[in-house]
Amino acid sequence: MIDTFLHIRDASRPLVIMAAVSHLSPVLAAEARSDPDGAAMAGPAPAFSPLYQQIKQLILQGLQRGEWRPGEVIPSEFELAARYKVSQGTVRKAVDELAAEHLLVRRQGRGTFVATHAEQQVQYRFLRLHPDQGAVDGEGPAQRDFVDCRRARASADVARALGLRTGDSVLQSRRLLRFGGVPTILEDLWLPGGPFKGLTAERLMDYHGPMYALFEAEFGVRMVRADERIRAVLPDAAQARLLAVDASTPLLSVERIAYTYNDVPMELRRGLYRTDTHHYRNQLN
Amino acid sequence: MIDTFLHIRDASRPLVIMAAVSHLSPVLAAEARSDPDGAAMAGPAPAFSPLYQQIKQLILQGLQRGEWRPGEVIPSEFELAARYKVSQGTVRKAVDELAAEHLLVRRQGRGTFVATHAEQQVQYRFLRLHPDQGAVDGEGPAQRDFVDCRRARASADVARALGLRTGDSVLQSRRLLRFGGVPTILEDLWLPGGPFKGLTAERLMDYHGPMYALFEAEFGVRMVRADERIRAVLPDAAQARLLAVDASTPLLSVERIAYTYNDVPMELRRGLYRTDTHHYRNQLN
DNA sequence: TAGTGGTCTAGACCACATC
DNA sequence: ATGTGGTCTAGACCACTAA
Repeated sequence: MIDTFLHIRDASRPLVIMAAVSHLSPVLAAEARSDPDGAAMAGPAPAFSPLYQQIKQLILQGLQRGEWRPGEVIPSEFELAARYKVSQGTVRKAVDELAAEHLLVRRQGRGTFVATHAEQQVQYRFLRLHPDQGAVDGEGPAQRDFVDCRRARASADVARALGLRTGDSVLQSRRLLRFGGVPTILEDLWLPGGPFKGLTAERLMDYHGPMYALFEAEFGVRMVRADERIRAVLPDAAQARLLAVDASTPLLSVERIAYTYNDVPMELRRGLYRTDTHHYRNQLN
Repeated sequence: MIDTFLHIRDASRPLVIMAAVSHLSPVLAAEARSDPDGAAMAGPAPAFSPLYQQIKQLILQGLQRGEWRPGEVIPSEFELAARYKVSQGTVRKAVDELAAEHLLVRRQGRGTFVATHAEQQVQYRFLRLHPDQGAVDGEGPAQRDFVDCRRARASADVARALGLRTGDSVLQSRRLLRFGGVPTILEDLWLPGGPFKGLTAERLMDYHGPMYALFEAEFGVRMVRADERIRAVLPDAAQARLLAVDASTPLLSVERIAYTYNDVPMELRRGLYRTDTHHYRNQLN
């Protein structure tokens, strides 16, 4: 009968009121203000946001700061609730959204983990090309050959895509992917020199395994989402030769910009896909 | 001080226990069993599911039965909670998921509505083709010309895509979309004859406005999601002429199967997109 | 003013994983 | 045995909408 009195209004009321007030004047403003470059700078700013959204931002900042690295557990919901002075249910809602965006992964009984590209079953996170027949998912490992890989200066369009200035240092490479021995994807890739300082052409060519896993482990760069623009094109002579197709064979041109936290572009890819034996699959909702 | 005692354990305990038990033996089994063709037939069946998932299925059945039509309000969360004998919070979670899948739309202060293709700002729900330059979203209305429209018999591949048998009746049409006068999309379309009984070629050609809105209003068929397979191809002579391009111009081939509730295919489209002035845009998460 | 969805809290119990 | 996330309930208050 005693724990009944944990429910008395006199005890719980103050918290409720505080939460209600914070709806208009965030109680977390102090901690939130430690954000160096406010992402909310653009526009007149909402000036307020639900508590759970503020918590979400705080967790996001922890991820950006590297407080919890990819693959690690983050504190339990109760710990986070205590840290941010909110209820566990509010933390839950914040974590729910981050999990829906694939930034966190919940595992019942174990905890909540920072999403990672390593230690994952899927080799190519953003690749939407599927074989027309055969295996439901994938078709065994691809064979990967680097055609070219070097440091270079960003051209105007590459610089614009990566948010750099023309002439800034970039790492540039071209590689060919074979599925079952058949050359299927020819891909040009550009990485900004700054965030990937220290990454050499040799390191990239010697590395085997998911490229995004390398980026996470060595440079703390996690790709969060990507935009693709798709066209039908004809290959030039070099492209046709590498893909072993006729110059009159239509190919899928896929330009991808991958972003890390806060919509910062971190990678530009221009792929040419053969679609005689494969197709690009997309789900619309 | 009196309402404090609304919290006493003796009063709330029975309900909590019932909810816990229902986790393993659904209290809603009776009503749920009215489902004629169980969608859970495939596999050994989970045999149980969280309460809110059961509620979600019941609401889904209401949508399929047409108990609430597209554009209408569904009962408030409290009404649904009373009907299904669960708390409002549980109904909320069920509705949350249905809203995330775009089957329902919540509007604060007004209610929860059945999603609809009509009365919407977006003309083409599933179209991912964007102009390279110009307007951020769209470029004014498209001009639509029917090249062909008639009843026909399903070929083997069309039948397979629509879950029919070869030779079954289908409505088949070909139309051309122009943006700013420039022919850009050539689209072949097949609809199953059964669900669209009574739909004539004339009716379809005379109708102006979103096609999916017509399907909802006249046939109660709501498209819920779609799968697309994309390739790069060359047009045949007829296609090239209609799109006013050379026969050596690579084009995007987009095959779309659109589904209604319960993953039942309801439409097959084969589109040819010009990508010299437009591109197919995709967001990856 | 009444009713709706939106947010926040609090606590109970379950399923699962680990020790 | 302990701790984690998952489910469910209950109630308070806010923001918005319409009558």
